Amino acid sequence: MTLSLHERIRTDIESAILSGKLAPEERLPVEHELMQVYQCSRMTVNKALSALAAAGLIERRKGAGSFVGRPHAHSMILDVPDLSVEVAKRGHVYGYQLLARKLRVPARGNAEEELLAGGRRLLQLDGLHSADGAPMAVERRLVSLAAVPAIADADLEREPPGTWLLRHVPWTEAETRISAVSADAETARLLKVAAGTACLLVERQTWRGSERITSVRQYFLGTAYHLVARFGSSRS
Amino acid sequence: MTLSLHERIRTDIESAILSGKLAPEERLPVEHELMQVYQCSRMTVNKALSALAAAGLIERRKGAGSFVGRPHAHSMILDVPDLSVEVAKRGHVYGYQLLARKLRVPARGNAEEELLAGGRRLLQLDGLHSADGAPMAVERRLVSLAAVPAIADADLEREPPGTWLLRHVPWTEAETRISAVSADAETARLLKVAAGTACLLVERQTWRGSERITSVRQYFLGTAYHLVARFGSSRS
DNA sequence: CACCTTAGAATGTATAGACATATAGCGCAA
DNA sequence: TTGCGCTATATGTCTATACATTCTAAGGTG
Repeated sequence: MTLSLHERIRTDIESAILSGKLAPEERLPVEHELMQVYQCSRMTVNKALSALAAAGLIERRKGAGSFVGRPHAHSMILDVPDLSVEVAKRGHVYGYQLLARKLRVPARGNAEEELLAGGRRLLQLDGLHSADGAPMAVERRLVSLAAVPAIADADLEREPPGTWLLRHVPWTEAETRISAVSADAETARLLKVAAGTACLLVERQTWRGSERITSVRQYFLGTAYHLVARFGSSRS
Repeated sequence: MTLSLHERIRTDIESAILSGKLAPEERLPVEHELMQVYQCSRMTVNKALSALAAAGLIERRKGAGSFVGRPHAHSMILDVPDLSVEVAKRGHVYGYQLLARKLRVPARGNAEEELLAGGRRLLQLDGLHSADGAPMAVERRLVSLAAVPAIADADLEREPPGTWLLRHVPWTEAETRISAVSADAETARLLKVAAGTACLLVERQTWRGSERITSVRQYFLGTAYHLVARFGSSRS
């Protein structure tokens, strides 16, 4: 595979940074020097450096120069698969069961719920994900009726609300917190395991612009589920 | 904030996709049409579309056109901070203690260890990360001496091997598995918690090209640590 | 010596054109 | 009708240039 020139410049600098030959905060050669080195036009050098900046590897300051980024705060790509797809891919039969559906006002003093509600009501949806009939994850979701009025009429008995939302509601931003907790009595009962069993807790909030759409807490059986994140060129 | 022209083109198309106005697999206007619409040169349009392609929002095929990407195979950006930096940022004092250092051959029949060793020996490094003296994570790391001979002479008593590796060894690819487990007796003892306490298990493997460099298993106290992943424009 | 002005340096954005290369569809021939 | 080759199309890469914007440092002034 012959790399194009701007790709070659990009990877040269990239490996110099990753190998430590270029230390964090260190200044890179300026564009005109790289033009000399690679015998090319400034736009080509610029394309390579802009790509590195977009990837967060370097920081460019107008008038000042280009600098290697802060300590390798290497960010990776986290795949967040749709549960039903993921389960099917492993050859199991996916199931979803809606446990509770409540239309309610935000809890008093719960700032997060009040922000999500935006002065109106919330739809609370509790459900259970399973693979081949075995419980796999408990999910507690809150949806803002202010942002998604249509969900009040949606049929959520068979389709998980996450899938319904993905298909019907555009969103622009999301944040996921991943941690580990011991299952409380209620969660353990639903997952049919002993209380205190380790669960992977995934908490996600979703926005469209500055408007909050939904927040969800998912408790995964630690032994049945894991997340994978990648860095690098090997893309599936 | 006045956007530059290529940024405006980029965000226009981005929001058309996110809002569903442009459906997945749908074909985008070709570059010459966008030149007409925005009254600009092809390079400007190209810059906008290339950025969208790099972000995975669209797919471009030479000779065929540009197409909206597959259904959001929702990938998010996972921040993988250096532990010492993360702890310091929260105002605690970070500590690292090397518990064991063994030079050994890969376990017979353990394919992963044999791949990592590459016919030579492995360096096993067990350590404990702490914040303000309180145990926070146990780490078991294997380093390939074939890939990183220099680590045999490194002083790893005070500096975590992860930090040392980041500073001295170039790597190009990494994969992280995140799951939840109950602490076994040994891990619980080191973390000074009851056996069975929920821990966040982070397993990471690192490559340079096709050569394996290191693999590590970190058991984090569930209550003391979490990971955050983001999708969207809000960049820190 | 402290402060301000200014010139140069470096990146940001954009243009117009050129050639390369992969794709898809059309028309022709078997 | 089927299959093949050609061509128009669309993106990929690169050049050379121009002007805008922002930062740094040098030098002059009080």
